[in-house]
Amino acid sequence: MTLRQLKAFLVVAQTLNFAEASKKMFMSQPAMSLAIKSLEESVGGQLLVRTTRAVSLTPEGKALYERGRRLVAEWDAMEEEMRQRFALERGLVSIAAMPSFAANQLPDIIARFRQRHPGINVQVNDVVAEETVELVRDGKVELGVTFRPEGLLEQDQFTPLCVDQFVAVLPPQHPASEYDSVSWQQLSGDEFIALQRPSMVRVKIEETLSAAGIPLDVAFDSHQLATVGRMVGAGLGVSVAPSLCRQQMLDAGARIVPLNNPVIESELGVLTKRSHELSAAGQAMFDVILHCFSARS
Amino acid sequence: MTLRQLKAFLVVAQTLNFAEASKKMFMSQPAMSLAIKSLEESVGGQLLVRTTRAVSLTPEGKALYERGRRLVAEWDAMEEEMRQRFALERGLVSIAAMPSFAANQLPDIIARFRQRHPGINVQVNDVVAEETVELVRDGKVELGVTFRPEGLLEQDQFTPLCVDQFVAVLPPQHPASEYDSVSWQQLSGDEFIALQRPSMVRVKIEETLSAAGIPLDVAFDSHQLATVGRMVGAGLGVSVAPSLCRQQMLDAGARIVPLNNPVIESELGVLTKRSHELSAAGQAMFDVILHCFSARS
DNA sequence: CACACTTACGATATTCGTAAGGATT
DNA sequence: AATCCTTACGAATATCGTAAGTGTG
Repeated sequence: MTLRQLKAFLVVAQTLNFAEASKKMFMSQPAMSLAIKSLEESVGGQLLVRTTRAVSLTPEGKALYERGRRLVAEWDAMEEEMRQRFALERGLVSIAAMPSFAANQLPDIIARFRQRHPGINVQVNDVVAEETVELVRDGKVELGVTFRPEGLLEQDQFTPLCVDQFVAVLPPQHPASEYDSVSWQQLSGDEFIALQRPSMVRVKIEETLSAAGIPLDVAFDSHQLATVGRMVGAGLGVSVAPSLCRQQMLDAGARIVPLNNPVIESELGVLTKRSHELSAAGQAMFDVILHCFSARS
Repeated sequence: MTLRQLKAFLVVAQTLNFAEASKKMFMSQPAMSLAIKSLEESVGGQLLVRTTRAVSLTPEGKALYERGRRLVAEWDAMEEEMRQRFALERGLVSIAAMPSFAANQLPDIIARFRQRHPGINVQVNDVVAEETVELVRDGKVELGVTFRPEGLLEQDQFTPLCVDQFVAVLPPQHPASEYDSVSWQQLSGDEFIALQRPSMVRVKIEETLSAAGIPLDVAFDSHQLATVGRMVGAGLGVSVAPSLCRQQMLDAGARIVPLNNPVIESELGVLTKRSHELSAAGQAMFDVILHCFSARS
C-alpha cells in the first residue's frame, strides 16, 4: 500500500470516475486501473465496484476513504510544515540575551529578522549572563548573546561579535561630562552607582578594578540598568556601563564619556551548542546578528 | 517524500545509526543513505547531522520525527484495519429481521456466525417487516430477513430462503391438537388470538382468508408473538403463525398442527440492496444464512 | 587501520503510457 | 457507435545492492 496508491484511490472515490481521476493525478487511465487494483490486492479485497457504466464504493472502500482522507491531509500538512520550516516561512527561534544587550541592540535585530522572516516566531529570554549560558547548554534556547563566559566547555561554541569598551555614565552637570575621555581617578570623588550582582557588568568592573588595585565604593545599586541610568540622570552619582547601553543611558538623561585608566572591556558574542544543531530559523537569526555587527565595525 | 523514506528516517532517528537502521528496514546501508538524502531534498533541508562517527537529529529532524511517528502509526493501523475487515477478523454487520424470524431462527444463525468470525460485531434490528425493508433501502442495515415484500423496487434484491407454511397454534387440550392437520373450518368455533397490525403475519392471514371468503373474528390480539403463544398455551383460544415460530410456540405451551383449506404460505427471504454493496462481513452473514436454509431443505 | 557514512554504477523491480480488448448503453 | 474500465506489453523511471571512496578516531 503506497501513498500514491491511496491518493489515487481517494480521487477516484471522490469523482467515481477513473478517467477523470487519472487526469487529476496526472497519470494515464490504465495506470489508475493498475494502481487501484494493486491497492485492493494489498488490503485483500475490493474497494470499488466497477460496472462498465458506473463506479461505486464498497463498504470497505467507504471506510478507507474516510480514514485515508484524514491521513493524507495530515501527511500533506506535515510535508508542508517541513518545507516551510526550511524555507523560513515558519518556525520558532528562541534566544537568550543578557539585559544590557536585550534592552539595546536586540530590538532592532529582531525587527530586522522579523521583517525578513515574518512567519517565524521569536522567543526572547532576557536573563543575566550566567543564566544565558545555562539556557543554551540545556537546549532551552538556540542562541545566547552575552559577554564571553568564564568557563567555556567543549560543547560550547562562542562566536565573538565585538569587543565592548565600558564607558563612564555621568550626570549632565558633571564637569567631566564634556571631556573626550575620563579616567577612574577623575570619578573617584563621585558617588558610584552600580548594578547589583549577579550582573556580569558588575563583575567585570570589579574584576578589572581589583586587578588594577583600585578600590570600588558603591554608594547605590540596582539590578535594573534603566534604574541606574535614571539615578545618574538625576544627579545621584556616576556609573560605568558597557557601551552597548549608550543609547539607553542617553535616553535616561545621562552623558556618556569613554573611560580609561584602566580600560574595562569585554568580548560580546553569540553562544551556541557545538555540533551545529541550529534550526534553519536559528541559523537565520544567527546570520542576522552577525550581519548587524559586521556592518557596524 | 515517500512513505518508505519516512519510515526509514524514523528508524534512523531512533537508532542514530545508518547501518543498524538499514538492517531493520531490510535494505543495504547505501540504499539507506540515498533514501535519507532524497527525503532531505524533498523537504528542502537537513534532517540528520552526520559526522563520521555519530548521527544526530537537527531541530527540524526532531520535529519530523515526532509528527512522522504518529502519522506512520496511524497509517499502519489503517492498513491493518482494512486487512482485518477483508479477513473477517474485524468488522460490523447490521441485520434487520421481522420478529418471528428474529426470535426463532436468528439466534442460532448469529451463534454460528459469531463462532466462525469472533471479531465481527453483529447488530440486530428486531422490527416489523415494513421497517425491515425501509432499513435496507436506507442503507441502515446491510441485510433484512422478511417475507417477500409487496412493492419490490428496482434497487431491491430479494433472495428466497424457503416458503413458510403457516400452522395452527392450539392449546394442548384442544381436540385438534393431535390431528395430522387442521382446516380453518375446524377452528371456526374457537376464540381467535392474533398479532396486531402492522404485523406482516396478521396481514398475510387476513389477505388469504379474505381471498377465500372466510371471515376472521379476532377475540384477542397482541403485538408480541410470545404473548400470543402464552395466551394459546393458557387455553384462551387458537392462533395461526408461520411455522418459523414452531419452537417458540411449543415453548409457550401450545401445540402446532399443519393448517389447510386454505393454506397460508409466504416466501421468506433476505433483502439486500442491489449493486452488490455488501461488506465482507455482510457477505459472510449472508452466506451463513443461506447455508442454514439450504442445509435444512 | 578500522569504522561509518557517501558516491558510483550496473542490475532489478516497479510504474507508466500506448495500444488493444471487453462490456454496456 | 460511444463510453468506460481492463489487459498486454514495451519503455521510462526509481530503487536497490555491490564495490569503491572519504573522512575521522
